Amino acid sequence: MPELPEVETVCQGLQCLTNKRFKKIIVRQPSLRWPIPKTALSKLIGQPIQQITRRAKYLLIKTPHGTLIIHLGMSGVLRLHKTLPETKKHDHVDFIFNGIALRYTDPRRFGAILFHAENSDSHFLLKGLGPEPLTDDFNPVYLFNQSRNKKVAIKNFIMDSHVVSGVGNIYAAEALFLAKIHPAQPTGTIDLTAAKQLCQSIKRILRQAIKAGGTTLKDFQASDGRPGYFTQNLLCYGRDGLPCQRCQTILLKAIIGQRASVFCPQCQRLADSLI
DNA sequence: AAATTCTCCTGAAGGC
DNA sequence: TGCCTTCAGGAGAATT
Repeated sequence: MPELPEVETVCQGLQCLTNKRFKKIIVRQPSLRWPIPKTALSKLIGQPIQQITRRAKYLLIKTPHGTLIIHLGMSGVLRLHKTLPETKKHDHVDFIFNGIALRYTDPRRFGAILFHAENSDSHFLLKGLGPEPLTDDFNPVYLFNQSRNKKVAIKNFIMDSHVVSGVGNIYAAEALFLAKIHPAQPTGTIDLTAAKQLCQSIKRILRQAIKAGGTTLKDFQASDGRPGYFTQNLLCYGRDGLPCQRCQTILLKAIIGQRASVFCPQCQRLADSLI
C-alpha cells in the first residue's frame, strides 16, 4: 500500500533511469484507474528522461515532450530489470530502455499511468494538492488555520490530499498515536498546541519511514524488489488487541470515515466534553 | 461548501 | 475441497 514514503523509495530507486531514452513501451492491460493513453505514450519513444520526481503519491517522469505520471494505487509495483523475466499475470506495462527495463505490475489496478504534455502542476490530479508534508509550507500554523470550523474527524482531515498530500491510513494512524490525539476528534476542536504536535509527528513518522525504505505489509516492494523495513516500527497500525508500547493499555480498532483506525484509548483520549 | 457514500479491482483470510 | 462473504485501501465522483 504505497503511501508517500513508499513512493519516495521507488522514486529514489528509479534515479538510474535519468538520461535514458524510451526505446519501447508495451501496454498489455490498458485498463487501470483511467485508461492508459497509448497514443500519447507513443510520443515518449526516443525521448530522454530529464528528471524523476515525486509529488504526493505521484511519480513524475519528465521528458522534453511532456511528463509521464504514474500512481501505484494500492498494489502497484515498479520494478527495474536488466533482462525482463517472463510476463506474469498483472504485469501490465513495460517501459524499455537501452540495457534496462521498467515493469509496472498492479493486481488491483487502482493505479494510473498518464501523460501530460504541459507543466505537470497544471494536471487535474496535481493542481489541487495540498503542500508536501516534509516542506516548510506544511507547518503548525497552516495546519491550524486549515482546521478551523471543520467537523470531520482529524484522521480523515490529515488523509485529505487537498489539506496535506501523501498521508494515507498507515501514517495517519501512526502520527496521531505519536501526537496523542484521538483519531475521531473533530478537526475544528484541536488547538494550536495540538496542531503543532500533529504536524511534527507527521513529519517525523514520514522521515523515519523513508529512511527505512517504506512499510511492507503485503505487496510493497522497491524498484529493486526489496521490501520496506518500517513494518517492524509500526506502533499502532495493525496492532489492535495488543498492548500500547507506551502505557500497556490494549489498543482498540474503530472504523472512522470508512477506515480501520487503531489507537490507544488511554494515550489518545478525547476531551471529556466531546464524549 | 462541507461531509458522506460509492466506486473501481483482486487476493487473502475466515466461516460454514 | 470449495464456495461465499468480508476486508483492505487511494482518491475522484456522485450524493446528501
